Amino acid sequence: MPNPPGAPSVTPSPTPSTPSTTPSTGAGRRREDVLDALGHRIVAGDLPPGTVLTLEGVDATYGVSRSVSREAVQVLGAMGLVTSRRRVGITVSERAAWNVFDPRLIRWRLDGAERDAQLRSLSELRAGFEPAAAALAAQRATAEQAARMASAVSDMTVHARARDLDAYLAADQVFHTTMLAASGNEMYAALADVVGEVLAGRTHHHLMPADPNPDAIEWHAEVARAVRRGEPAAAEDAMRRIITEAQEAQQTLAEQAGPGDR
Amino acid sequence: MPNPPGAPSVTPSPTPSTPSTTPSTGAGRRREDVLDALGHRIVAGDLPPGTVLTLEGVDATYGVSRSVSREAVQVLGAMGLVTSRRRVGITVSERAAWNVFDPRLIRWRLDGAERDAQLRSLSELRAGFEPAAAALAAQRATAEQAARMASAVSDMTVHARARDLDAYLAADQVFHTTMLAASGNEMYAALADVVGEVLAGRTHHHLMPADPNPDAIEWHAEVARAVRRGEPAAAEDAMRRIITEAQEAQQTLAEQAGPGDR
DNA sequence: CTCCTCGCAAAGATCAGATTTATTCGCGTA
DNA sequence: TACGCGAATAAATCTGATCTTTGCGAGGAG
Repeated sequence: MPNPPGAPSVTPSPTPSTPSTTPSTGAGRRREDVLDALGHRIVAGDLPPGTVLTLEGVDATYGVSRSVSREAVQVLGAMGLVTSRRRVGITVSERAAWNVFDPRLIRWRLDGAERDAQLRSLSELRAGFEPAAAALAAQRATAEQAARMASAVSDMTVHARARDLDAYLAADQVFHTTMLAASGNEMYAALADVVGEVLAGRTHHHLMPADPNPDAIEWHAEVARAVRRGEPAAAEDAMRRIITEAQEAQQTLAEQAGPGDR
Repeated sequence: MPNPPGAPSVTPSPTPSTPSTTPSTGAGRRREDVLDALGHRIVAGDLPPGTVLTLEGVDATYGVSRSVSREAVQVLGAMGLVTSRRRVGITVSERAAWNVFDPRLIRWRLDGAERDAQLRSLSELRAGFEPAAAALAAQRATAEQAARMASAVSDMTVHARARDLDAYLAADQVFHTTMLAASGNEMYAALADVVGEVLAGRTHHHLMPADPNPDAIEWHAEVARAVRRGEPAAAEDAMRRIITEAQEAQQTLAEQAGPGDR
């Protein structure tokens, strides 16, 4: 009986629950909206691990059909944020099960209260792998990549002199992104966004001196030179110095700003 | 030719491509099946970047309903493997857009022809971050974690003496997994599976001497000691030696096995 | 002949309802 | 107390319809 005889399908309420919260979206973005909303809530701890939802609850909450909530939950499942079982519902997973390298998850955490903790994690991660990536880049960079790195250093010098921190940041990001791409390892290359976030976070949190340390710029230049000449050890050393300097400068400024800064 | 025009939905073959791999499951795994199948095909290059599919084609190919294929495509999209646009269809993305840290993607690549390349990538990655993780572990490991690492080293010694490579591998994995967890950084911890795969790949590819190098074991012990005593520099150095040794042993054995080994 | 606008159609996005299937939980029986 | 058995529940799947974009071509203006 796929055809209900007497019921003429009145289409009760076309816009039931989206009176004010959907002003600008308006387009076919429902799934993305639900996904973002659920992701943010889980990451923020609003839905702590162990919380159980039901699909019915989700689509009631967000006023969407089951297809939409289902697909959103599906993606959350793929990121390890939830698991769903029959007769139980959708359970928020322990943090250990999360795919912490998923760019979307990283963005959610950077958006929320976890921002500082996430930046610390990313920063530590970067400290670990970037020297190694520099060494690889020195062995594998193309001439174009080496040139682009040198050019980025040049930009950094100019913008530092002008005290234009935003432009400096942009050049810095180009430098690191190019270096990671030049490493020839797709996985290092994929971490470019991570490094970009760390650099951006440092600048926007004012954990960066108004006058960028000339030594730091010189070390960037050293990395670029080492990459061009194909000297892995030199590139790795200089990159390590860059990171050490960044950590120390950051710590100094954090202490100056206030010990109880949180 | 993903578009057979004249063939409507006749429900062609109930066992299209997974006749043997789903013997016990047999239930509620259609989406996972389609996802795996598509993922493998994309990763294997059977569906190269730029290929355009349609949802209709997908569910016709795998004999499932739109919901299922839709959700599978959704997850693929979340991993960056495909993008879908109206009026166009589902386009396989360039490799640069892939989330190469997604465990599922890593598994697909390890399953296919990319296995060696993927192992090389992972190996380089590991070489980069594991010394840094060891240094962090030396600062943050709990007594239990340090003890577990020491215990794993002890197991490694025993199994090496017995020339039981599988048991040796298991102990090795416990050692590294514990160390990464002890680093206190969730992102390093999340890479435990990656390291596990690298170690397993080395063993199963016979890139590991039948008699594990006693020096390597001693360096593991050194890491464990340094972690227990809280000596980051010592832990980092020893870990770096472990990795260097592994790379050299691997290269030596690969050359012995055959220079043209691919 | 070129360029721009408008409309059609293709394909995903969303919705709504039904059906299937696997679990869990409670209850009755041995 | 233990062991099944059945009912209820919630996800998984299927189905068919409708909505919304958007690529592309037809047709008109310059």
